[in-house]
Amino acid sequence: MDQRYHPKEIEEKWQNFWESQKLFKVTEDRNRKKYYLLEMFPYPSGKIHMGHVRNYSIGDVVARYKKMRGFNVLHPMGWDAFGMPAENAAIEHGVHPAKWTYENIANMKAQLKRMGFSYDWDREFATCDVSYYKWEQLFFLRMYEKGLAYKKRSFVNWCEICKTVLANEQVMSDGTCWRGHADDPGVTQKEFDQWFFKITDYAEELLEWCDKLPGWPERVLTMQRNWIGKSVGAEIHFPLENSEEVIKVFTTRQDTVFGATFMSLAPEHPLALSLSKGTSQEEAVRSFVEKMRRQDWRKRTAETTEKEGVFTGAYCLNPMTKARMPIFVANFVLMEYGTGAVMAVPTHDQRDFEFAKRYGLPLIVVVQPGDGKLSAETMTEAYEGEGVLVNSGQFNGMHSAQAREAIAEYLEKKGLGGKRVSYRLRDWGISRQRYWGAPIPIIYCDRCGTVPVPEKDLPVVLPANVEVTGMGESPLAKLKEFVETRCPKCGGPGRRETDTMDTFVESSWYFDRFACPDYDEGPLDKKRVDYWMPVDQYIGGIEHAILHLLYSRFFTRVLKEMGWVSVDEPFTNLLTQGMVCKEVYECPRDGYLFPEEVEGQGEGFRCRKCGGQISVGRLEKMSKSKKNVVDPEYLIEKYGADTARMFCLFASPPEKDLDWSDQGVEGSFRFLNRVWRLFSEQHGRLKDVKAVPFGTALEGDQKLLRQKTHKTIKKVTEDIERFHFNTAISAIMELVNEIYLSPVKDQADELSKRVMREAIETVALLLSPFVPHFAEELWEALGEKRSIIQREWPDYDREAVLEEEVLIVIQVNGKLRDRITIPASFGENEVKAWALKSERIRKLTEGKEIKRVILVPKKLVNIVC
RNA sequence: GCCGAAGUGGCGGAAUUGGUAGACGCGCUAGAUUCAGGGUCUAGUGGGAAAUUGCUCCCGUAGGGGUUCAAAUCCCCUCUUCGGCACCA
Repeated sequence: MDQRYHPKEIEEKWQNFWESQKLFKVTEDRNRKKYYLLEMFPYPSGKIHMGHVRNYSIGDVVARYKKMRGFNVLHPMGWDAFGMPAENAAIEHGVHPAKWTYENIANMKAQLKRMGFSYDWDREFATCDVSYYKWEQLFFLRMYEKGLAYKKRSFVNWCEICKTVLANEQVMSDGTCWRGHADDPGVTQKEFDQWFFKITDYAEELLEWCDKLPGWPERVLTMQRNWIGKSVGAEIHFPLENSEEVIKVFTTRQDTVFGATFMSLAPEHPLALSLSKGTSQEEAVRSFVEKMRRQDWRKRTAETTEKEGVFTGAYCLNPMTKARMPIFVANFVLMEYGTGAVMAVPTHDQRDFEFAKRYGLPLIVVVQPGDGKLSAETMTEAYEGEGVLVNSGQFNGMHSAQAREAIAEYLEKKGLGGKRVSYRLRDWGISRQRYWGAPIPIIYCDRCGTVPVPEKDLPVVLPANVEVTGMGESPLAKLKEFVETRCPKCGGPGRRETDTMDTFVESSWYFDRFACPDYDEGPLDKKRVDYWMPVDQYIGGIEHAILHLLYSRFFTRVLKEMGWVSVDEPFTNLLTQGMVCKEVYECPRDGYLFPEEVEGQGEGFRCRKCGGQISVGRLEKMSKSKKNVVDPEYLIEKYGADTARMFCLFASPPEKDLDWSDQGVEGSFRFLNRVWRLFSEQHGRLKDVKAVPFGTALEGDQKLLRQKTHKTIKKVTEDIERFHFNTAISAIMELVNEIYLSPVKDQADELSKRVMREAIETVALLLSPFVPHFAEELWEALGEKRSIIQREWPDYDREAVLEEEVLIVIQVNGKLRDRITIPASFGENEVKAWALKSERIRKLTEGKEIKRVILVPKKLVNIVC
């Protein structure tokens, strides 16, 4: 063993060893308990970042620990390889997306290997592999058959300069395109034919199962429940005047229906134009609808935007009061929610109130709050609370809640509507007018319409010979040999769908595919998938709390119905790790600065470019644009992968944000060096020594050291189980500190050496999930032949951790007054007697009546007087 | 506005069930390592008062109130920060 710790050499050595021995390769072993540990796979951007290092270090601790505990651990890694950055690289540098992607993968894979993660690399795949996405096309076809994939015209974000659809995330908060054009006119809404997945069919189920995921963080479940947004209410039919037709509305406040004095339609509502047709309002409505359509969506839907609208010229009737209600088109009504039409009750809805005031529409109070009397003439805002119904016919006197039930029942009975549930969740639009994605397997034929590609013709391979410019339509649409095809039904000329699928589709089932990545008779080998699924522990960033995690839950349900998988939920336990943050320096003139561009210290930071004063950097998530990233490559180079892993795990608990600290990294490195020195001093004399066996009777320092050793095993085991890696590491540090101070370290007798051997061996074993290369090297230095990962996790000796003496805290009236050390075997009365005998306590209680003595076994005595 | 999470030394954080607040690390201080620097080892380190030395006391977990023998932990109110949703009918 070298005198000094050289991380680079040993890390390379053990990485090669693990790889050559295939130590992390797993197969289905029905005699062993499986454990599926998964971290969210990365997008191959080219380099790993600290977020990856943290995420995968956390996962690796659990994977290695579970393996040592005897589980058959599946710990795979792959690549979320379709997506826009590849196309941007093509636009900017003229590299083909495929080339760019696969080169990045090779680079990042090498980096991950240098981190020493315990992946079964034989299961690796990239989602842009035809052998992967062809099965996704099969899923699409099966979903199409069941009506779960459908095409619909809808409004989407449109950038006039790029001539392409943008995802919501690609629209900046000021309503412009993310590419940042000069004179950007702003993103508008454009009607488009788009493919959708019918996730709304599963809204209720997805919501219900939120209560059956005890292994998920509550805040993620809350966000999902929020996103699904269930509302219980009623549908009410408002007959149109002089017509058989009705306008259907959804409301959660059917108790206020007697107060509905007008009707509001979304500008996109089909009745908006048709009702006004031929009336004097036709032109006004048309121009209003046009204006709304052109308007920036964000601005239109902001709460602060003033309510405005236009009369359609038509009326409907309140089904309860038969009152004549003018029908308006209003900017604040959303076509996507409910029915796209809202019954307006200005007295009990603030939006309707504002609208009514602006256009002089009537107000009728129908709910009276408990205290004062509301009056339509004097009210200055809507009363949205509950109360007792008035002006509501046979429902007068009922309380709101009661009235909602009664009115819903009444509507049902009269065929005017009834109880309904509405969700905020919308269907998942998966069409992307992009090249670098999985083609949607559909052919359009003038004669047969929309025709799915027959399964035997799959895959629809993404053609390689395209030119990606970023302008105009999807590059696929310009590729004749791709677009032009034969109709599978009639054999006539057909055109291929040129949209590709949203990349979230790939990440919705990759975890299933990891169970059988080589299977080529179908998407999933059920036997293997059933063995491994569900994922026992999933680890990733909170930013996927809704999107990826909700889509995956939806996809799992679909795949279950199709018989591909057997589980209801894909992820039993979820850990959402915090972000990696570092301080940012921002100069008022030169923007964000790299730390090298800042001089001075403390309050006196100055910009090197302009000399301007810089406010002390606040902590923000590491990002290139904020110039506060730390490159893992640099860390590995300077300190080694083990130090990088150690720091990420020690600096804060996994679910909290991690504040970067160069000194903290130094500290972790220092600790490893300290352990190294201990081993290099001890390993020679302890090499052929066997650890003391369980149950050995010891005295004095030997006993104390052994006790600490076993207490540490217990603590570290419990801490890893509950993911408190920072405290697990601190417990190991304590053990190391104790070893340094223990006289046993320098004693030459056989028993001392055996106690020492056990202590030191334990340090290596407990460290192994955290700093695996380092631990392997220590292990080898102790003369062990097998890899440390093949050794079972240590168990603690129940007798060794037993305390013979315990420290009892003595309180008087709840205040700490004395401490005594007494034999642990003392009974309740003995402990109390000793506590009262204490000199200090006697002084304090002198002349007072002792009212009560409370005893907490092995902890404290509280004397009340 | 609604929902959720959090607030503990100079800093990151610990305290698993209400029972010694501040483990461990960083930083800082002192001593040792027969120069300095670095490294290492040892000790100290919440604030304040007291102190002819260790057997002293008070305050202290964002702030205020409460429950309890006992509160960082439970309850109520207020403040701050972060996150999600937000004209959703």
